Amino acid sequence: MAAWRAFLSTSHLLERRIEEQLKSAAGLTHPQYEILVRLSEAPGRQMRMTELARGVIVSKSALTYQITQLEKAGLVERATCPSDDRGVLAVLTEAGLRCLERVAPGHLEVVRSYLIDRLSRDELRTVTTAMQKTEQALRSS
Amino acid sequence: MAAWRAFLSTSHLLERRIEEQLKSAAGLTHPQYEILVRLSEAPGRQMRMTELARGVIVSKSALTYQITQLEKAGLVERATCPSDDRGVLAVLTEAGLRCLERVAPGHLEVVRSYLIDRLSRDELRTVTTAMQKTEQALRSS
DNA sequence: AGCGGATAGTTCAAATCTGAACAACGCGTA
DNA sequence: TACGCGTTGTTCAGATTTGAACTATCCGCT
Repeated sequence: MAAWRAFLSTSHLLERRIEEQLKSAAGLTHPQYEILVRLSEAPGRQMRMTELARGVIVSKSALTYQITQLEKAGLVERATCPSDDRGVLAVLTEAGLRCLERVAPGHLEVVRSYLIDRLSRDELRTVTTAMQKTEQALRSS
Repeated sequence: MAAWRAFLSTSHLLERRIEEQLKSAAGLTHPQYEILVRLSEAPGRQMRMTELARGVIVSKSALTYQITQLEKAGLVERATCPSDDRGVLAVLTEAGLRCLERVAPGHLEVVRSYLIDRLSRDELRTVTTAMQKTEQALRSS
């Protein structure tokens, strides 16, 4: 249970730090940043809403809301899906890409300085596989 | 970065599971459950608001709100702090304690089945110390 | 005693999240 | 082709969170 306690506290504390850093650096929330990252890595810099929601792990309605916000900010656009008339594609704009490239270094710096750099190579490897295992278990059910 | 990605996903997925389990089992949210746990472990089953907020890692205003909710449910009571007239003590009631004892097993089962039991003894040990290190780093700044 | 800067909790407005309800579309089968 | 069911994304109401502003209190120093 000590593992769980520490895990829980760490995730909440880190979330706070990240939120604070992103907000002050770019006026972005953490979910918004994650959306930009996912889109930037997707082929064509675009993704279906549902797939994106699964990726960042928020409800469909939360994603609808956030995409609308990002659209207002000009970082993302909606496009109709050619293969499925029900579908909506979230597309990263040029401005969105530039925004991400501008913000990413500061964000990664926070993650590294608090999480990554504190751990030895062995610890990091073990933690990674452990987290991947539990993620897998949680996703498949 | 793989570590971070997996860590982030795991924490969000687990959070969802836990929220769902607690809500259906007792109508509690995860923050509310954590509040009950902290109080149950505190001497006199009571804690100052600020200390409690630091423990569960939420803002003071969020704690004020949640304590009010728990008070309505009869699980917690507010008491004036004898040593500091500004202070407020959150006190776990008998009903709160019984509620916690009723809900805890189901909650722990979720945490165990997804997080703890998937890891070897060595992995668990490493993850624990790693999380404790990062928690420490995050708290002291 | 009395001032002045910290601290404790609460209140408030704004933002965000979730689940349920809904409308529109896709797809297999008769 | 038409029915039925699953999927997609949005809308909506309600709950929760946060930070800022505020009130009340404490404490060290003069």
